[in-house]
Parts: sequence; C-alpha cells; structure tokens
Amino acid sequence: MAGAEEQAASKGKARAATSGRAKSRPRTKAEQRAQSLEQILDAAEYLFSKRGLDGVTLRDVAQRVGIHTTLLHYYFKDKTNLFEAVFARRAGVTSGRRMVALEQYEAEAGDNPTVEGALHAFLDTDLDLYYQGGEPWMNYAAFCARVSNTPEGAALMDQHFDPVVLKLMQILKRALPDYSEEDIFWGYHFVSGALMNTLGRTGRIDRLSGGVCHSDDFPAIKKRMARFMAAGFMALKR
Amino acid sequence: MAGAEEQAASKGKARAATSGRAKSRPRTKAEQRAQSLEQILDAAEYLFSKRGLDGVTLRDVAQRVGIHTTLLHYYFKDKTNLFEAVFARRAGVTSGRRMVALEQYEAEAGDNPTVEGALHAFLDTDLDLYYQGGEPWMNYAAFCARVSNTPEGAALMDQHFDPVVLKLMQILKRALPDYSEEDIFWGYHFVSGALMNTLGRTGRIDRLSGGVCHSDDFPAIKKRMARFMAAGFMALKR
DNA sequence: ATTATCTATAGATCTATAGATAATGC
DNA sequence: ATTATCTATAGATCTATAGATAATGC
Repeated sequence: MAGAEEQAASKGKARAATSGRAKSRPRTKAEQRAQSLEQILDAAEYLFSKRGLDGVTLRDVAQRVGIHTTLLHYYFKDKTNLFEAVFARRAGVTSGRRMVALEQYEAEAGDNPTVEGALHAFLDTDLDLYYQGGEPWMNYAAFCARVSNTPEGAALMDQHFDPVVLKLMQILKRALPDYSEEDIFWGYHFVSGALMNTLGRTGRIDRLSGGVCHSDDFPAIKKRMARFMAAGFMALKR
Repeated sequence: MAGAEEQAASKGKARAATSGRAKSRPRTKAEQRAQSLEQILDAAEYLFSKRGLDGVTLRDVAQRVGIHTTLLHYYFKDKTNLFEAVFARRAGVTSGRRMVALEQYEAEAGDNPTVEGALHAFLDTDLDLYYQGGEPWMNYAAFCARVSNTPEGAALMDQHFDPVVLKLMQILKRALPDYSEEDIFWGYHFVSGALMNTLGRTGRIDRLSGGVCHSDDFPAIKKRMARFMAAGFMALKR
C-alpha cells in the first residue's frame, strides 16, 4: 500500500523534480553512487534545517529525493548516521576556510592584531561562503543554526568547529593582552549567538522590522557585525 | 500491555517522585485541577526545552508526571495545544516585567535615554527573572531559546514578545536619533541572538573555555551583556 | 452530578532488516 | 560479480478518541 505510493512517486516525476540536476541517469556506478549520496544529503539538509532531527522522517527524505526509504539505510545505516553525515559534509570547508583566513590575518597583522581584524576574518569569511554558495550553503547554515542548541548538534559543533574557534580565541587574547580569559570567552559567546541567529534566517527580524531588514540579507549583516562585536569587546575593559 | 506499565508507574512511585510537591493529594477539585495542570506544564516545559516539540512524546510527558497519556488530552486537547500553553504560561510575566522596566527607565531618563540604559532594563530584568526564578524559570528560558528558531516557536515569539521588543526599539530610536531604522534593527538582531544563546545553556561555552565560563552563570553574563551590546550599537555610526 | 482519571483500542506512522531484482562491471 | 535499488514485513511507537470508573460536590 504505502509501497505502491512510493513506487508511483519514484516512477512518475522521478528524482529530477527535486533538484535541477539528474537529467539523465549517470553511467558508471561510481557516478550513480555519488549522485545518490549528494541528492540524499541535500534533501536531508534542507528538511533537517526546517524541522530538526526529530521533525523529519526518513520517509520525508526519501520522498523528496524520489527513492525508497530503504535506500537511505543502504547508504547511511540509520537516521543518526545520516544526520551526522549532513553535518560533516560541509563542516570541513567552512572551518578550513576560516582557519586559513585567521592564519592569513595573523601573518598580516604581525605584532598588532586587532579584535576587529580577527572578527572580520572569522565572520566575513563564513558569511561570504554561505551567501555566495547559494541555496545549498544557505540551507547548511540554517541547519547548523537549527541544531546548534540541541544536544546532538552541540556535540557535532564541538567536534567540527572547536579548532577554528580556539584559533580565533588565540588571536583575540593577543589583541587584548590585559583581558581575562573569562571576558574574552563571554565576548565570543555573544558573537556566536548573533551568528547563529543570523544563520537561522527565521524571518523574525523581517516581521519585527516591518520589512526594513531581511533575514537573508547577509551583506547587510556582514557590513555591521564585526564592527559591532569588536566595539563590544573593547567595552568590556574595566 | 503498555497500559499495564503505565498503570504500574502511576500506582507505584506516583506523582510525588517527579517534583518535590504533591505530598498529599489536594482536597478540592479546583485544587486538583490546578495541580495537575501545573505538573503537566512543568514536565512538558522541561522535556520540550531538552528535546523540542517533535523530540517529546505525550507518553514522555505523562510518564514524567505519573499520569495517563489520555489525561493530557483531557486537559490540553492535543500536543500543539499543550506546547502553546507551555509557551503562554510564563510569557506574560517576562514580557510584562520588561515592559514595566522599560517604561520606568524611560520616565527616569527623561529627554536623554541611552542605549545602555535601555538595554540594562531590557536584558537585566529578564536575566534576573530567570536566575532568581530557579529551575522552572531556567527551564522556561531554555524552552524559549530552543524553540525560537523553529516555525512554531517563532510564531509564538512574534505573538507574545513583539510589544516589548517594539517598546525597546522606540527608546533606542530616541537614544540614537541620527541612526537609520535598519541599523537599530540589526543591532537588536545581534542582541537577541546573544540572549537566546544565553538562555539555551547548551554548555558549549563551558566545554570550549575548559571550564572558565559556565552556561548557567547568568550573573556573569548580566555583568557584561548590556555594556557589550551598547558599545556595539554606538560603533554602527558611520 | 460533576469532574478527574483510567481502560481499551483504532489507525497511522516510523525505523530497520532480510531478501529479491535489476542494473553495471570485467 | 558486484553494486544499486526495490518488495515485503516485523516490531515498536505515537496520537487521539470513546467509554468506563472513581473520586469530590451539593
């Protein structure tokens, strides 16, 4: 019964309906595998970003791709595994890019790194990545924001993003030699909250501001965020 | 089968096991009703704060209280209704208190309101409420943070918190007469992100800082947040 | 009499696995 | 031969409702 529906879905509109891709079935098995993996991850990323781990069923994901639920198990063992794969797929790219940007800034700044400089490297690099990466990257950003305050998500954040954040902390400490570690960590806590709120794009600021601001206007945020936060850090000095 | 288990649970340890209260069954029906409602809301609040709407089953809630799932339907119709009731229960208190604090500050400040003054009224009042309110209020704070970036939660935020936020905006505009609305709204966007990150108490900052900071140290945050954010606002001037 | 609480159960999912079938790969 | 995909199905929930029972209320 349910099987018949799913079958119809997969035969009818087929996988092409979901993403722009997949016009013709790929030839080699390697290609086919790669395409299926990517389509599954894209669909899961989108759905998890909207509804969270528990709000999405494997059937939702399968239907969005136009495949059978069982294929998800074939490729990803179970739901948790799929979730972690979604997180991991792009985590290396964002953390790598920010790491490079921070190291480059550190080299440029020499003995006089500034808070604002470090924050530009950290924040702008990331905002650019999402904004320029188009829909998939924006979805990933929303996914990260959405899961960042769940136990599962927080564990993955620790695992994938601690190194970049600690690199940022290292530069901030050099920029603020007379600050306590505590002040700097709380400053970062404020920064990361604002960043997650941005990546989430819930549309709340749009409604609140009556359309003056738009959740997905990352350029507007990039223009303000590092400057705003740097000034905040400076104000913590007593 | 399942029925037998639930029965055993409700007969055995009973409701007293969950919260400190409920030593003796209340006498009147009105009291009984009130107590049941409160216990259900407390349990749901706690669980929703940890796992979100879809991560919690009605059975989880019923088990935590020590009652039958069906009683949840008796009092709250369905799951959505229960969720909204959890949100609504304390929303009026927090938004009311902040509204009073903002109006009082406005009166005190006369013609010269400051950003920092307004933010102290807005933020400190709320942080105090949660911190001094003990566990239930801390759970509510985490609940709000957790659901703030979900569609269901965002709608409730709009509904319950828009008036206070717009009151804050009104004072900020007077404090920053030469600022664009856009700048002020983005500033608020940063503030609210940092606040939600605080209310969530995910423990990420604890792990990241190696124990230097603690997620539930609201006094430490209160000491820094308004000052930090006010300086951020001032830096947006070009 | 009215209200709080429980029993029993319908009906709908959901995750996961075993095993069959249909493709590509040498 | 190997790998991708589907069929069939087990087993475990989950939400919600109808109707019974056990308390309090006049």
